[in-house]
Parts: sequence; C-alpha cells; structure tokens
Amino acid sequence: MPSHTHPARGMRDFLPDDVRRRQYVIDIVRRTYERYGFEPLETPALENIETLTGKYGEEGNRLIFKVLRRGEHEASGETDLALRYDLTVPLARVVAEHRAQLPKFFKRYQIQPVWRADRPARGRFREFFQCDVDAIGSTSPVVEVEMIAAVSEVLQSLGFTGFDVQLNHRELLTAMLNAAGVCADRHTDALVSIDKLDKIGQDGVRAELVARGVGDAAAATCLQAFEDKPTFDRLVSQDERGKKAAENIAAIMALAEATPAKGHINFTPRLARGLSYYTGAIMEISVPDLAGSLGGGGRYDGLIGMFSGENIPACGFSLGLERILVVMTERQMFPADVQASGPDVLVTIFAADSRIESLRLAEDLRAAGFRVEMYPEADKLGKQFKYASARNAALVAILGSDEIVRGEVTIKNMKSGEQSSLPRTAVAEHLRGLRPDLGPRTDLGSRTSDLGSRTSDLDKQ
RNA sequence: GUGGGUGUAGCUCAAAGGUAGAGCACCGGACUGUGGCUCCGGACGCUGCGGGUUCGAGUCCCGUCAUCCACCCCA
Repeated sequence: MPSHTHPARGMRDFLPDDVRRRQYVIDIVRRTYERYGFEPLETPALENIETLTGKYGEEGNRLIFKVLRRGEHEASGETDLALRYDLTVPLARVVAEHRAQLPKFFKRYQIQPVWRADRPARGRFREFFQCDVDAIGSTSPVVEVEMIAAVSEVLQSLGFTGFDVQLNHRELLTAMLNAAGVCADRHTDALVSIDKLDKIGQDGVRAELVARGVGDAAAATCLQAFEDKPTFDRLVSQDERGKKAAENIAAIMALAEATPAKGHINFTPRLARGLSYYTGAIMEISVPDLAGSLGGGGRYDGLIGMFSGENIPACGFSLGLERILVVMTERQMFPADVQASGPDVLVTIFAADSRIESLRLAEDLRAAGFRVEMYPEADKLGKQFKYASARNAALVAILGSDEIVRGEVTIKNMKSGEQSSLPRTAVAEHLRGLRPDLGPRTDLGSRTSDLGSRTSDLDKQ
C-alpha cells in the first residue's frame, strides 16, 4: 500500500467545489468564444514525439513530458510519444492533416489540459488547462483584433476590470535588435533579458545583455530605445519589415477601439514571449496581483508549414484557466451559487417502513426539475437535519407517520427555519413558489456533458 | 535546474534534549419528530521517511521525499 495519497507532483484532484468553480469559468469562456464564431476542437493527450520537439525552443523541449515506448523497447528508455505541451502545435498538425475539410478561415477554440515537466509554483502546475482560440488562414489584423476582443470579453464577463493587454511584434524586435547591432544568434537571449526590464531595471538588463554576449554599445542602444520612443521608431524604421510591423501594430490598436478590448491595450516594446514559433504580433494579458500572465498568444505564420510544407498564416491566444482561478479565488469573484453548492431538497427517512414514500417524493421532485438528495438511512431526524445543514441543502422534506396518515409533507426552509405542512400533491408547486431561485439548472448539465470528455477518458485509463 | 523556509491529530498550530498538547472539525449524549447556540463526554498520532549522535531525539546531525518562497522559465 502506498504510504501517501497525494496526487503525483504538480497534479491535482478536483473536489466538487473545485470542479464547480472551474466549470463556471470554462462555461463563460466557451460561450464567449462561441459567440465570436469559434468552433470546438479536441485533440489527443498524446502526440508522436516528433510532432512536439523543436517547436517550443530549447527550454520548451526540456519540459515536454515523454512517454516510454512499450514492449521490448521500454528498458532502453526510448520514447516515441509525449503529452501535449500546448494546444497550438496540435492545432497546426490538425490543420495540416485535415486542411481540405476545414473552412478557408478556420476559427477554433479548444479547452483541454496540457502537461509540462516544470517545477510547480503558485498558479503553475504540471497538468493545467488552457483555453485557446486560434484563427487560421488570414494575415489580416482583424484576426488579432478579434482574438484580443474575445479574450477581453471573457475577462470582463468573469468580473475583471483592471486587466492589461500588452501588445508587441516579433519583427519589430528583430528590426530593433538588428539596427542596434545585436547579431542574429544573440536575439533570443537578448529578448529574454529585455523582457525583465520591469523586474531588474536598466542596469540589471545591461549586465545580463553583456553577460550573454551582446556588445556594450549594442546593449546601450537597446536600452535607450526602450527609454525613448523616437529612438525606438528610428531603429525600427531602418528596415522594411520593421516598418511593416509598426504599421501592423498601429492597425491592430486602431481597430481594437471598436471592441471590448478598448482601453485595455498597451503597446509594450519590451514584451518578448518565450515560444519560438511566433512570427508577428505577440500579446500577453496580465492583472496587477499576479506575477505571471493570465494568458498570451501571437501570430505564427510558419508553424503549420512545418507540418504541411505549405505556409498557412495563423494567430492564436491562450488563457490559463488556473491562473484565472488563482486570482478569482483570492478576490472572491465567484457568484454565491457557485461557491456553495448543495441539493435543493434533502428528503429524510422517518422510519424503515416509510422509505418507499420518501423515495416516491424524491422522484416526484426530481421530475419537477429539483436537485434532490435522499438521506439514505432512517437515523433520528436530528442527524438528518445536521447532515442537510452540512450539505448546504436549501430545504428539508419530512414524511413522518403523521404526515403520511394525512397525505401531507412537511417542508422546512433551512435558511429561515420556517416550516409548513402541505398536501403531498402540492409540494412541487409550493417549492417553486417558495424558492423561485431553485429548480432546473440547465447550465450545470451541459457543462459536464460536453466538456472534458477526453479528460474523463484519460482518467479511466 | 539554483538558493532558502517548513514538515507534529482530518485542519490550524504548541511542546526551546527528559511522560506528545490545544483550538476547530469529527463521533456520542443532554434533546427518543428538527440543523446552527450552549453544556458534558469520546475517539484522535510510527512527530513525512531512512540513517546517525545521545542514557534518552518531535527537538541536534546527514540523507531522502513532500511542500512553500525567491530565481530560471512560463499559462
């Protein structure tokens, strides 16, 4: 027998209250994405390892969870499969594979877990959910704008007000670094350092740049560019691609004025983003009390071509579910009915010989759409009430010997303490009048039925 | 992967080398047809795990695992 019962490192069990909070967020994300015309996609947890390797940069490669080959190869440590690291690369594979069956401008959303062999930290896990939207087939800035708009609307619907969409462009950074005299093979390192300007300051970045092999003069020019907008513009406009990138960013920001993202977008020259497949606009969303980001994305016009040979433009954004949950939980942003869930009615059992009467009542109330829990044993009523209280039941139904003789049921409101007896046949109608907030919760059913089917399959294995 | 903190009852934490405790939660009773409040009682532990020092280790040392924080990186 195992000595401990913790889930594996960086993995979590979700108890009912956790699941309800997650589903509440996922539901809003999905409904918003749907309204923006995105369609659902699901892909397998496992991919062939060559599908994933070489897409995420050096650090990303290291963090891929690999699966040993089965059978005789197992002993050698050889690996042929890996757990997906994100939802973007699988999408690129799907587009390359099913191009003919997909619309010209394929817009999809995907809400599934991904895995990274990272070291767990606050808001960071080894298994976590991403909520991705991507649009395939167009280079128009309208694509970026809709992406940012959809994500902004999700956050607003969840109750976020102070979020910040940071926008930048890979080509802009490339042009700037070239003009500053940073040689091409130092670009990635330089960007990682520059990304830390807020955190470690100018001198810190300068030291890091030099340590990473960027010359003193080039480092100084870079830092000046981030300090002084005219310098930045001058450096960037020295080549054609830089100019076009600047125009692209300007277009995105102007068009976004017509969307829910209005007032939230900031051009952020220092934003770099780690994944290597980005080629154009890059973006990230952050809120004040979280060190990392709530999500990020960008344009990756070359990724699909790595699978199909044919370059198909694409752009996407990914929201991190657990990052959102961390902040929402801390700020208590969940509605009351999501925080405290319980049955509408708990039906008690007065004595063993009246069990069947209690069951009949429970079934009637269920048919009327209420969420009904049967207390399974004929314990004394005090215990049954105590349980109802602990379960957060709104109402308790009692069918004692007196009630059964009179053809009545006693209903007690657990919050107010009021209770009344009424004819057995009038119970459902009465309950509806008593607590109009109770009853059928259509959204709960659909939440569970069409989400995460793949994850539940995985759980069973 | 690097540096640091913390691991004791289900939970939050005491016990400063000498008999492992409290609060909350749990169970039972006061209250044999009514939860929350009160009172009384009960159960609760290989002190993360393995080694070492010592007459004696929850306490000191080494290792290991877990967890948290800061880096690194990221959603």
